[in-house]
This record gives sequence, C-alpha cells and structure tokens, in this order.
Amino acid sequence: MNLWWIRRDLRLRDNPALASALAQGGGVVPVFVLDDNLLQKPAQKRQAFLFAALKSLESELKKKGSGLVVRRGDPLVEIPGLAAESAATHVFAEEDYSPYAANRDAAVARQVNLRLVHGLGVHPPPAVTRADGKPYTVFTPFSRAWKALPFNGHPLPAPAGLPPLPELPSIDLPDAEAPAGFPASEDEAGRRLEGFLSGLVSDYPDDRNRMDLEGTSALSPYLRFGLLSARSAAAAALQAIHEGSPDSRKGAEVWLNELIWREFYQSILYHFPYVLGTAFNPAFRGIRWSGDEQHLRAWQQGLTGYPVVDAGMRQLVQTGWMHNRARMITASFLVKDLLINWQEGERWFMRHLVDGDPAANNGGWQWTAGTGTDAAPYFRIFNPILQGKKFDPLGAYVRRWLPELADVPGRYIQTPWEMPVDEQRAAGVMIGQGYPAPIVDHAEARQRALAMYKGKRE
DNA sequence: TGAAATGTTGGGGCG
DNA sequence: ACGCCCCAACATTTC
Repeated sequence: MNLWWIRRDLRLRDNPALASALAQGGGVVPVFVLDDNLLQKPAQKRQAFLFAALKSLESELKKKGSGLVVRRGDPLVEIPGLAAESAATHVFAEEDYSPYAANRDAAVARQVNLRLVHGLGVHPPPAVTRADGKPYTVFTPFSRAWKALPFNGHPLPAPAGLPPLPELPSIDLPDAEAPAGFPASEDEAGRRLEGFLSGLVSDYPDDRNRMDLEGTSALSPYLRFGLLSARSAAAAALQAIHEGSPDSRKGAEVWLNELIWREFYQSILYHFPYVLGTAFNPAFRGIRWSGDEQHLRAWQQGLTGYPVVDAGMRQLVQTGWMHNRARMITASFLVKDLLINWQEGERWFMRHLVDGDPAANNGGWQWTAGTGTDAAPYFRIFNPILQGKKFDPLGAYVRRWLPELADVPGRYIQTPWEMPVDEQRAAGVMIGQGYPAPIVDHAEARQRALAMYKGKRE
C-alpha cells in the first residue's frame, strides 16, 4: 500500500505525486491532514476555498473508485500513524518549498519512506540556476534560463480509475462554501484556463492593468492549491504562443511571464528562506518604520482617502482577491506613503487573500518595498491619483468598491477632496464624514519616503 | 510593473 | 516680415 499525501496539489490531472504512487503498485490511500499548525492562522477565505476544493476532490476520487481519508492534527503524528494503520510502504507527496513545509517533510521523512515528487512549478528550483550552480536573483536572466530548459508540454492525464480505498477511519471535512466568484473544483480551473486562453488573452497585455475590467486570468487561487498545475497552465500558454492568432500569441507570451514570476519567487524562497523574516537586501534591514496604528488601520479598512487605494483594500477584505495593479498601488501606499513596514502588509494580505502564497506574497511585498531581489528602485513611488486615472479611467472600479462615492462626478472620482462643497452635497457625500479626507498628502509623503530611503541606501 | 523635474522644440499670437 | 514670448508637446534626466 502507498499513501498519496495531498497538500497543495488538489487535482487528478497532471499530478506527478499521484502518478508515482500509482506506478509503485499495491494500492493508494489519498490522505489530507488538516494541519493544526496551519489552521490556527487567521485566513478564513483561503481556508474556505481549501475546504470546498477538498470536498470537490473527494467526490472526484469517489467517482474514480477511491475516496479521501481526512485526519486532523500534526502531520508528524498523523502521516506515520496512517502509514502504520494501512501498512503503507511508501508515502508520495508533491514537494513544497516553503521553510515550514520543508521542515515538516524532513521530520516526516525520518519516520516514513517519504518520496517527494516535483510538481509545484514547471521546473524544480535547483534546475533553474546559473552555470556555476548559484541561484538567479534577477528575474530576466532567470526567465531566460527557465525558457531554455526542455519542457515537453504534455501534462499527465487524470488516471482512468483508482484502486479501491480500504476501510480506514476518517473525519468529516469542515463545512465551507467557496468564496463567491471562485468555485473550487478542478473542472472549474480547467474551464477558466481554456476560456482565458481562447478569449481574454488577446487583450491581456493592456487589459491586465485595467482595474475596471476583468482582464486577468483570475487563476491564482487554483494555482495556489494546485487545482490547476503550473505545467498544465504553461503547456496551454505555449500552445497559444505557437498556434494562436498574433494577438493571442503576444498575450500568452506576457501571461507566461507571469507564471515564471511565480516560479521565480518560489525559487527565491527555496534558496533564501530567510526572506520570510527579513529584507532580502541587508542594506534595508535597519529601517525605522512608522508605528502609526491609525494609519495602518485606515489602510486595512480602506479609509485612506485615496479612492483607488481604498477600493483595492475593500475588494480584498470583501472578496479575498485583489486586482494585481491594485495590489501594487496599495502596497506602494503602505510602504512609501505611510512608511509602514512591508511585513505588516504581507501579513494582512496573507490573512485575506484566497490565493495567498508565502513565496509570491513575500516576493511582491519586497519588490514594492525595494528591499528584495530585482526590486523596484526605492524612488519608484506610485502616485495613487495618476494610477487611478490611468488604470481606472472612468472610475468604475472605485465606484464599485466605494459605494459612498457612487455619485461623484468623473472629474473628481480620483480626487474627491477637491470637490467644492455644493458638489459634495449633490454627490451625497461629505469629505471628512461620509468619506475621509486623505490621511497624508501624497506629495509630502513622497518627499519623506525619498529622504528616508536615501539615508538607508548602502 | 513610476513620477516629477528639467530641457528642447516648434507653432502661433502679437507688436 | 521679423523677432519675441508663451506654452503645449515631447524627450531626457533625476529622484
């Protein structure tokens, strides 16, 4: 008997861990451990997505003649325990590169015959390194090396049937509904991928930045929990690049780059696990960040007075997802305008994002803060007003998430504090009451940030 | 995957 | 006709 220990590979298609367990012969027990260490962390929407996805996976497993064993507790106890109960000789699992996962797996491997199989990304981190074996710390050369590696582009099919599941104790999955807008099934992930690559992708290079449109693939939660494999996504992108129309070819090229960014940050976390605790670049470790609790709370609640920032933050808390452009704008605002430690933002995002992934989230925050690999230069400071005008030209995104500004005329939608009082009255919102005045002046904040960072540089 | 400050150019109004 | 000024539009530099 073998265990297929499921962690963030909730799929039957293109699942190398499952395929290896099947190839081993002698039967497979699919198991998921509800890890108390992880479930303690506040991340309601993400957990709801996970539970719903598990429910869906369980029913797919049953259709194939198997089932799912669910345990709750510490994997260091539960996995060896189940291996003993089921007389399993091997435990197969998809390798996960976060420090927590790596330590957990090393500890489990001391007790059972654990076979870690690569499947989280397209290429395992050690495969994408420089000629001297050292990791890349700049994206462009990393992506060049990534693209140069052989990739056959043929994801594994789902197994036609599975060996029956022996009688084993299992607990019920927690009841949870997937967050609105993200039905949690492998089929849904496949449909989205196909739909995206046959439609939206041709306008992706421009539309992906438009916060008022749905121009992105919205696949992040599915990739996060492996309802869709990175290999399947990359294979489909490459197919569009080779066979699509000129527009969809270009779009797929840009989108593939986003997949590579994901893998770049996985590789960074693999090679430099300390980034979860401190700045990648030592020059920026001594910064004295602001401890202004009111500013932090205003940012978290979407009450900064800058409409695009607030729209993004409310979209996050209400839906568990935020448009990528808005992620950059809100992150820049926390770090550069409020001078609050990027780690506060990292934590808040992890708490609310359905797609929250330590590697990508940390990479994104350190990029914004200018403290990371291939980071934005410290003087790159987003102007929330200009960003709003450029990427939400009609103000539709702002109005959608800030109902109190619904009737503000277009010329003031990114700068409502400039509205004359009679216009405020006409729009049904008084600045300072129904919607806050800006909590900082962006021009002043920019000067403060430049001075602060300049002092810290080298 | 930035924005502001500064520099340059050229058309048009005007005496 | 000509020179001057203003300023929009674009380019380059700087943070």
